[in-house]
Amino acid sequence: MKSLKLVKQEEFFIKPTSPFNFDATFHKPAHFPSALEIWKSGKFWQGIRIGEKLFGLKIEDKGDIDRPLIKINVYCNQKINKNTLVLIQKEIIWRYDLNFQSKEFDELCKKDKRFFPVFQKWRGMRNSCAYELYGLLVVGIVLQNATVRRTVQMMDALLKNYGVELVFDRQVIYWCWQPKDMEQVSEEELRALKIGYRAKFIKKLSQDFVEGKVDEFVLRKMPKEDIKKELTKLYGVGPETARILIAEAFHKYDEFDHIAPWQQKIYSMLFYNEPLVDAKIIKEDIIKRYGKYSMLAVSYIWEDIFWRRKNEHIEWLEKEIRL
DNA sequence: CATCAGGGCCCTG
DNA sequence: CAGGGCCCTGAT
Repeated sequence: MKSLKLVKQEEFFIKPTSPFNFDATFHKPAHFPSALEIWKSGKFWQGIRIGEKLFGLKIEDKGDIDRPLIKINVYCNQKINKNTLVLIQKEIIWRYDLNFQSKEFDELCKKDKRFFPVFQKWRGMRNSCAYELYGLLVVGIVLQNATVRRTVQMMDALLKNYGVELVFDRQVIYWCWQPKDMEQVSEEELRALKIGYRAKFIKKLSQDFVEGKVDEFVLRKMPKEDIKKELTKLYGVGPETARILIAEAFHKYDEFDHIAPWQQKIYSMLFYNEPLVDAKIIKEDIIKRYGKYSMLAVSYIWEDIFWRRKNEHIEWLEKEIRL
C-alpha cells in the first residue's frame, strides 16, 4: 500500500450560508464507520484528490450556527499552486453544500409541530459527502446486500490493498485509489478480498470511469432525473445506490422515490410508531408533508435517531440495524 | 452440522 | 415485471 506523509502548506477560511451546523454536516452517525475520515466535535480530517494529486484536509469549526465560519488547513508533500487551492475550496463548498439557501426549508420546519424539536436541534445540517463520485460509488457497492460488519470488512480490505495511506496532522486516514488503478487488477484478485460478486461491479465501474463515460462535473449540472438515468446506466448501480448518490453527493433534496425494506421498517417506527407501514403510504405522506425538501427533512429525523443511539439504547432500532 | 437472509443488482422468461 | 441467483458471514 502506498503511504504519503503530508505537511501543512496552506490555510484558508470559508463562510457557509447561515444557519450552519458543523458537526451534523461533517458527521453522519447513520453511516458505517470508515477509515476514510476522522471526526471529533468541531474538527474533521479527510483526503481529497485534485487531478492526480492527493491532499490532506483538516477542517475546523470557527463560528457558530448563525455566524458560521470554517477553517481549512491543507496538507501536501509539495507546494500547492493557487489554482489548485481554488479548486479545493470549490470542492469543499460543493461536497458539504455550504452555499445552501435554507429559508424555505426553515419555514417548512416551523410548520411541522411534531418534528420541529428535531429540526431545531440539528438546525443547519446539510446532506453531504466527503468523497468524489467514484469513491462514493465504491462505498455504495460494498453496502449492497451486506450487513454493516461485512461492509466494513470489504471496504477495509479494498483500502488496504489499493488505497493510499495519508499521514498528516498526527492522524492516519486512507483515501480511495483511482479508477485506472483497477485496470491491472483482475476480478479474481478482487474476489480474494471476499467482496464476492461485487468484484465484477468494481471492475466494470472503474472501466467506465477510465473511458470517461461518467463525468461528475457534468452530472452536477443536470436535473435530478437525468442524473438518475446516467447513474443507473452504470453496471452495479440500481435505484438504491442512485438514491444515496443523488441525496448525498448531488444534494437533490426532493429525491424520495425509493425505500429499501430495512429503511421501511425504521421509517415505520419513526413516523407511525408501528412495525411495518406500507412503503407507498410512507412515501406519499412524506412528500405531502415536506415536498421538495423530503429527502433533507427525512435525513434530519433519520440522523437524529442515530445520534441518540450513541447515548441511549433503542431496542427496536438495534434489531433493525443488524451489525 | 446445514440452512438462510441480508443496508441490491443483473438477467432471464 | 416477477423471481432466481449471486459472494460471504453470522444467526439459528
